[in-house]
Amino acid sequence: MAEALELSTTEQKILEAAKKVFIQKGLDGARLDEIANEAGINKALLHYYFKSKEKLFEKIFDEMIGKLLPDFSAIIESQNPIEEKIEFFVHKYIDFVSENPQLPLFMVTEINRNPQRMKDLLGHTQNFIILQRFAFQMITEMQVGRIKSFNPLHLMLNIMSLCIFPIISKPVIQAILQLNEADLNIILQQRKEEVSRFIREALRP
Amino acid sequence: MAEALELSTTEQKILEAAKKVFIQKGLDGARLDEIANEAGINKALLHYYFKSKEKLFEKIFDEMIGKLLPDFSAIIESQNPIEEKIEFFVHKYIDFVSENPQLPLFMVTEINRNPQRMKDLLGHTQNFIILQRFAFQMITEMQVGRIKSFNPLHLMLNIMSLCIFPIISKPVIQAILQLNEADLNIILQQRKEEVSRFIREALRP
DNA sequence: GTCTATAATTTGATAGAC
DNA sequence: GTCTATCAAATTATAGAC
Repeated sequence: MAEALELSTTEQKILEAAKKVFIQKGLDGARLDEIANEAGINKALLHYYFKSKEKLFEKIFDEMIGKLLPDFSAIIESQNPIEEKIEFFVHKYIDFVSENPQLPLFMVTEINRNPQRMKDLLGHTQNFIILQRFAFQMITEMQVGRIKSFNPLHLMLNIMSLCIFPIISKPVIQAILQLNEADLNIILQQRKEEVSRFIREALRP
Repeated sequence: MAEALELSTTEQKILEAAKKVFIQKGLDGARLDEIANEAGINKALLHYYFKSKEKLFEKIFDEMIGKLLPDFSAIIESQNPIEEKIEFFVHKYIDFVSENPQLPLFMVTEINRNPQRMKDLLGHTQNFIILQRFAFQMITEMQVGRIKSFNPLHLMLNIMSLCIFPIISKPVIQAILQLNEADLNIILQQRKEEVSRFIREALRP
């Protein structure tokens, strides 16, 4: 309980270092030496706290997976019209991925490389139910004609795509457009408004 | 010249095997043993044809980068209205990434891990110019009021995002929605129409 | 708990026969 | 060109002192 507040135990330092290195280099690319240095300790201690590289990775992976899945619950409970809910979500989610730009690509890559790892975690949780409730809200608003009708699943995929993909492909965009990182970040911040408006226009009846 | 037609030279077999393994496991995760087995030869031959793992990887990487960048030239030359051009592009590009579902994630991951690799290839090529011409066409159509005004850069990012991201995150979607691969593929094929319509609705004046 | 030293294993690369 | 055998380097994992 109190553990969560003690931020500089050796275990915490290792976890932070491992998070940094794994997210940046992936499971295969990460080196235990680098993690140990980053944590200011030595390799042997990694094995003392976590049995193996694989075990340490799983710890990080499990911790991260919860953070990436958007928290729809807040917007679902509110009584605002669906366009406002979506706009709120877009702002919140783009802010989140902008602050953790490497996280989506890390998760998608590692899940792709080992899908089983995720199935164990997500199977039969409440995520599916929350998504269904959000979809149901959309359908209701479509039926009363407040927004244009779309397949709710695809609409949700569209929203997530618009928020996440440009962050994932930052280095590609940067190379093609030949921009420095600061300028590119400004453009990606503009997306909060641009994406909101794009979706709003698509949904207008 | 005739080389391109000889499909089962050892060199070709190696390249195909390397392509398969690198795209699936990345530079760090790929093993020369696996590539050699896949090609039906042995490790030593890999070094005979390509000096090192790195060199072999670069060969694959350079070959793939060209394929992923969309060929805008065809649509740019045509005289159709912009909505039709975009719709044509969406269909073509979703078809392409559906047939090569692992390619976008591979490229984005590797570029992220080593941005320099791409800069050398893309710097000062014609990609930038073609993109500018496409943007210019959009602006023209916006000015005459045929489509709603958007920032052309963001509009292009939106289109690419909608086409690519759901393919990239297939395993994630599959886990959350608990679908088998066949059903998910059907959904992803539907996107050709769904995405086209979504963009069309957003752009309607 | 933390370290140094070292073992064990993996894996990219090379030597040399055919 | 292709193979077997082997090396050398990198990297994960462990033993044992403090």
